Amino acid sequence: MPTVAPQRSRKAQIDRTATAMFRARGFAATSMRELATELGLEAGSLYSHIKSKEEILHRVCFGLAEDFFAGFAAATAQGSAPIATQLRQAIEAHVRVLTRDSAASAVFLHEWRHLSEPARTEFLALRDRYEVAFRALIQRGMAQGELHAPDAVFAALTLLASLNWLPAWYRPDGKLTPDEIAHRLAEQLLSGLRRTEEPV
Amino acid sequence: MPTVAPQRSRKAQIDRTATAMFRARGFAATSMRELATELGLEAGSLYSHIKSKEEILHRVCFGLAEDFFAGFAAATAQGSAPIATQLRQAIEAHVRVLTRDSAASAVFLHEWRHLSEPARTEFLALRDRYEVAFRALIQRGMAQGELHAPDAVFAALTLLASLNWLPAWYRPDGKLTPDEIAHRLAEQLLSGLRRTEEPV
DNA sequence: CCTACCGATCGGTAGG
DNA sequence: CCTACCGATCGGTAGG
Repeated sequence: MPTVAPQRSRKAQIDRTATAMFRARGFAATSMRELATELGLEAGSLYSHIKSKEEILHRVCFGLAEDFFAGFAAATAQGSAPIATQLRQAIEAHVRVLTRDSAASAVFLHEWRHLSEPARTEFLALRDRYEVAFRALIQRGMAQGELHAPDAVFAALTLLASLNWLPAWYRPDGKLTPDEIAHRLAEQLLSGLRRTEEPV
Repeated sequence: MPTVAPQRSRKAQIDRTATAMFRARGFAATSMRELATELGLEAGSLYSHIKSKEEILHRVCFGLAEDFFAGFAAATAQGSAPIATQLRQAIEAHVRVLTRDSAASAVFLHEWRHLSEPARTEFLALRDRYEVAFRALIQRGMAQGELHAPDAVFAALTLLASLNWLPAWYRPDGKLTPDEIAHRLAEQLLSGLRRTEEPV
């Protein structure tokens, strides 16, 4: 019986370290030997805790997908609230997931392509569902006259693209808190760049 | 003496095929043997045309960087034009580079991390210079009252993030031409999503 | 969790 | 452009 309980399970520790390495070097360029060294053990020992390298990637990608869906559901639970408010809350929820673990987010965004079938197809279906949910919210806002956009599809794409760029530059020790970042991003995306009407 | 000249050099053919594979599977997960097979030759034969796998990546990444800078320079050559016009032209130029070769663009955007030093650092410096150029344009527009944004840094980040998402969904055989896409993206980014003022 | 190891595959080269 | 090959490294397993 250990006198001090480990702060988190060995498995969770492997996931966490692997995620950081997948983010920095990419999934394919990260070897199980490097991962083991980083954790202070031998390569073979990893396999008493995990089944395969891809299993780690699978857990990270699908775990984050769950987080994104949960955030969106909470943000839009008050269906009677103004759409702009729901959209703002959905943006904030998305940013919160991205900033809570930006390494896992970067893996979610870029390394899913190394999932083998059928996981890869399942993952893309989830990602698509999420995108559709955002688009539907924007379309509802347009129908009610609260939002306007030349094209709802484009609006959803640019919105998510802008948010998903965050893990590329976010630093947990930066000047801005996640909530401040979320607020500024929402402000930027909702108001656009142009001050006055200009001819097209 | 061949009776029919090759349409492009073997080297350019290697670059092109490798770029498509780097995009689909990632640089590290693409083997020189698969590349050779795709080209209908043996792995060793590649090395009469190229020096190394990384050399291909280097050419793609730095070649595209040049294209982006050239496009931006042309778009902002008329320094006396309204900033909003220059910005719109810079957006269009950026989109034109992205759509002309979306495979190379995707590699430029995501695979540069596999460059070894010092190329990697040089590349990041170039990317940063480009970002700064966009930001400076936006700041100039704000100073002259043509543009408004809560934060010029955020504005530049969301702008480029939205544009750079394009290679992820652009299809050359889609309904929209590159110029139409550029126009809609510019419209979306300049005008924002909100119709009426709402309380913050 | 380690030691010792498996077969497979990697990027690249020599010599023709 | 091919044949034949190099040393290195890969993900993973057996047995303890």
